Amino acid sequence: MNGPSPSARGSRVTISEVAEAAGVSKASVSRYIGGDRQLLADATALRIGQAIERLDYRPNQMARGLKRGRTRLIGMLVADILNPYSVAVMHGVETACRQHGYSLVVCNTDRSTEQESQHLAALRSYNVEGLIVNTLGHHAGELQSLHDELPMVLVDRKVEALEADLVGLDNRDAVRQALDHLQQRGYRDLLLVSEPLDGTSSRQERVTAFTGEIARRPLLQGQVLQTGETFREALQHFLVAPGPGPKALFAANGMAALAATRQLRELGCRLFEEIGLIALDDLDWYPLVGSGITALAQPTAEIGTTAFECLLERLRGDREPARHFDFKAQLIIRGSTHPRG
Amino acid sequence: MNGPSPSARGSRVTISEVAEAAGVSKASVSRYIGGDRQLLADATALRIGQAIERLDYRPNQMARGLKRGRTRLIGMLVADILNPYSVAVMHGVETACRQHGYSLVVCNTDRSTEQESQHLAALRSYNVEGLIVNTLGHHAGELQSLHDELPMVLVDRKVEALEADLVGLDNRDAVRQALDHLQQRGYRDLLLVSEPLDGTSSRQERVTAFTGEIARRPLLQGQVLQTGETFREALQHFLVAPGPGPKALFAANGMAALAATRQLRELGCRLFEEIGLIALDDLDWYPLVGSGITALAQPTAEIGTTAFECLLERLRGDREPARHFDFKAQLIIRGSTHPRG
DNA sequence: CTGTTAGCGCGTTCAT
DNA sequence: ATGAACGCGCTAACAG
Repeated sequence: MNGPSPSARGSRVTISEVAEAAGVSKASVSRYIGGDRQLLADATALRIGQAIERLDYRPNQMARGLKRGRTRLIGMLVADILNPYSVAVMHGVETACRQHGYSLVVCNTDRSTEQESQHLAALRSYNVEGLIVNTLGHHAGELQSLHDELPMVLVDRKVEALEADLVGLDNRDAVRQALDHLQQRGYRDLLLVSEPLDGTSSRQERVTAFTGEIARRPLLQGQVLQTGETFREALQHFLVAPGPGPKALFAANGMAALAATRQLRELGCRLFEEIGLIALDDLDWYPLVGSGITALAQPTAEIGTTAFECLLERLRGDREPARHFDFKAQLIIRGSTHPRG
Repeated sequence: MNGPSPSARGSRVTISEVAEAAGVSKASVSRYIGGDRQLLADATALRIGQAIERLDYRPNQMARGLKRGRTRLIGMLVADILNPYSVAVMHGVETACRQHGYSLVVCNTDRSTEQESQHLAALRSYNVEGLIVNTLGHHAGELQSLHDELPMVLVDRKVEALEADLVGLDNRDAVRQALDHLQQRGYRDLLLVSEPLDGTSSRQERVTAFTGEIARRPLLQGQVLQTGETFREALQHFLVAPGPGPKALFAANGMAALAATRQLRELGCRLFEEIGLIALDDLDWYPLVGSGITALAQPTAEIGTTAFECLLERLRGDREPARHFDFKAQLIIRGSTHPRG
């Protein structure tokens, strides 16, 4: 049946045992697993291969990394793993990682500054080869010092004073698409709903683009609201206040869409007859709410893949100045922005 | 020749440099960072501490792991990272990990047998100390051989012929709660909607418990449907067929709830006036759909935490026979099961 | 209390 | 084409 019952608890097969079993030196085995198989005589290569098979030998990545400086490990710092956007991007990253032989260490900071710091220390201690960061980056100092040691790419959020590659959404374009659509559908009185403006660059960019566009469009009137304590009453105020025409909400991301829809329901609105809604991100439940929520989908898988590939190029020696990848959002029309006016 | 200019690209501060800077031997520094600080003279400890601070030294976990056999790394195998349940559990696991100084390597198999195998190999090569598995486990062999080497705990799903700790839901109890509630609310004609029965133990258990309970309750009639190709028309058939009384759907998990609700909408049902719905898992959008979806919430955070702590005990030498942790679901009543009949 | 020595598992010169 | 020897960064055993 099985060969020499391999790997008792704790003791795993090492390169030396393989070498001995194959009657060669460790160096030859090392060459075999390192891809220099062409430098070996066919006969020896064969014997090594068989020995590896028989002993079920698996090279110890830690030891390899120690010597070569390559751990094949990528770290990812996520601000909020319960945010579907983050998970979707992470999914893309993970897939790309695996396809290239890398593994992913995911660290969730839960929006906590302290945890971010703790995780950064851990990632560094594990010699991750590169870092994908989707965080507020309140530890600009630590991040910067880490960026001196290894490649880093930011996802969705810039980090102040950190000159790194960035993969995210073309927020300006997304906001324009949203306003174009709302305007064309006859909405006139708009409310942008955002999560708290805590410095997250993408949130800020969306708000800035929104107010900028509103100022540029005489037909439209717009204001900005943040979710949180006072959100409910501010929203109610918006709903009853007189305005230039039909009202609509613009949720700046999936979490805001959730909060906004919840409040609308609790305030007794019929979704979405009295008020329109368009939301950034496209979550799987959007079609199910009321007449369906119109969305601006982010290409999350592509964002994740791009982030990893960007990192990969840096790992391969690319020293160009920091690049930005701005993906376009895709409008998906549902019932929440039915024609008005 | 040059002073230890800290951390140039690629070269990190090592224990030797610290030792030299502090004027002591590597061993002393090792003792310092290893927690044997009490064995050091106050004076030397102080100097070492200062040198570490000044050079910004971080011990290399890979090297430590290589020597001590402890990597402080936990691996987690997830079947579908886009499933909110998995992410929620993972969140719990990650939190527990961090609190105990471990880091988490997450591997998503995307329900692919091949990827599962690939990831297992990777995890092993990184010397993870333990494994948390939430997969179909079609590679029972590889899993078994890995389990011989390191502790392992299953989450939500059993793996055939694998004697390991299991943390999950009391499916029998959950189904009973659901049927009690539906029955009490006047529903009589029930349809369990499950993702395809591909061997996932929790799915099978819910189905078995359902049919068992139905057989035991003369008032109720029930059948089982799997999502997929034929789901839509089978559902329609159920909706129009004559039955013993008011009809209700029982979604066996969040994904099934999504599929079921979607189809109900597309079939033109008014949610949830003509038909009731109760769903296992409690997703954040349940309150927003129709009159709100009644849920049986799983304590996902607790499940994740328990899984890790279970692993931790094994790591600390616990050799007891495999244990099972069955958590109870919690009923959260919303509009989708308003009183009928 | 502290330094010296000897590896952990592996990759990489050098030789041959 | 292959092997011997050394070292990666660190801990552990044994001196002193």
